[in-house]
Amino acid sequence: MALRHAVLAALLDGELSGYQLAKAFDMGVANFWHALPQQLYTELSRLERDGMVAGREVVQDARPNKRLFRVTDAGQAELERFASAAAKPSFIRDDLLVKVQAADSVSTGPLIEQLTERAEFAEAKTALFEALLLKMRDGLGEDEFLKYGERIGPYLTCRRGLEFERGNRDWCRRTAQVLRERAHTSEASRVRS
Amino acid sequence: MALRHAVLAALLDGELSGYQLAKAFDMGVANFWHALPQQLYTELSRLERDGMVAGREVVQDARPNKRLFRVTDAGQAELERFASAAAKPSFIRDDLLVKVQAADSVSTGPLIEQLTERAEFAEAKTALFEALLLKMRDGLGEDEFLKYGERIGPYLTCRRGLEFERGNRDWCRRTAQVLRERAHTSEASRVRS
DNA sequence: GCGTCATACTCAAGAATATGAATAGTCATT
DNA sequence: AATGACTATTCATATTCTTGAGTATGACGC
Repeated sequence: MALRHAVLAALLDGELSGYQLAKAFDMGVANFWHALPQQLYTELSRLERDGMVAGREVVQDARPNKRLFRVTDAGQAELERFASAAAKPSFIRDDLLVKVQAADSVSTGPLIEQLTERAEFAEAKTALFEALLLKMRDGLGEDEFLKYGERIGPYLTCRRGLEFERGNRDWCRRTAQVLRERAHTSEASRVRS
Repeated sequence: MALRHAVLAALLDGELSGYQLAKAFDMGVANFWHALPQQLYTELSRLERDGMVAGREVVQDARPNKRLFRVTDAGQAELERFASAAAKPSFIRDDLLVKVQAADSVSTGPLIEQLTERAEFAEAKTALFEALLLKMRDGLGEDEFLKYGERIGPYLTCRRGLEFERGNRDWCRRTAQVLRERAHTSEASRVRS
């Protein structure tokens, strides 16, 4: 029962279809909670069954029909309950960190490659988040927006996402650099030191 | 098959029992991969069955006996294979971020409390990681250690952990501050603006 | 007129992860 | 002398997440 609240929180921004929700989750923009489309459709069905979201069919002619969902009062109450309950500690799960942990006993070539790739990915996400923040505050200064804006939840979580991706980018670059330099320095000289 | 590699990577530091491994994972120090003791015991059994780790019984008199595990050649080969394969993108899963996403439509009191608590937790982890880094490089300067040190994997991942927790701490503090300031600014004045 | 991409969604099976409960001895505190 | 905390591990069950496949329509470029 955790994806549930992420979906509810995402739907606060307005009505969304399962498909749109899936895109938002894929971006990682909405909630910094990862989920595949199938999970979201399943969760939306469950939420509707439990009366926490309400869906309405929207007929489209140029595309397949879709169902837009909105949070009901019961859903809102559930969010309130969730927000007041103790939070579980967060955790990262990252293949790349596991690989770097083992860096001393595996070939560093592929590692450097993956770190470089990840750094680029993080850089792209950084740019995306920056643009998103700018768009959300819509001309206002950050301080002003945070004081008087009407919808700051997504803005605040996006700020965390931005810092996280900057951290990722920097760490990946530095780590790749360290591994590259050690590849130059020969094994022999390392042992001698 | 993902916890598997985290366990193998953690065991590179030396022989560990399931219990010790569980503590390392609980700290989040070892791999930045979250797992409960039960999962680790199960995974160790599987790894032993598959010949990737070898366990030996250690008889203790003041305590229950334990089994220490080390990585075998097959385990090492599996790690090598894993490190060369493409990494899945990382993701954070954080209740607190979901709650802040919904900040505009839930009571902010409990949120501020949880953010403050989390900031303190992150601060404590920051201090822990800093001490750990200092201990790992054992007197050497960072650059020197990273060039000539023999075991830099855990050091590099710890650096990421440190930056992550610093980011957490700062974001939690700033976010709590924003919510506190908005609590002062009345709802009425916000709507007027 | 063909392949490919984007929209929009569903179903099933399997792997991974989380939860809850037990066992059992030692040590320190109240 | 009872209570709780730490070491050390196991078993069973439940939930969640991932993987893979499948359906259908229309738009776009070549």
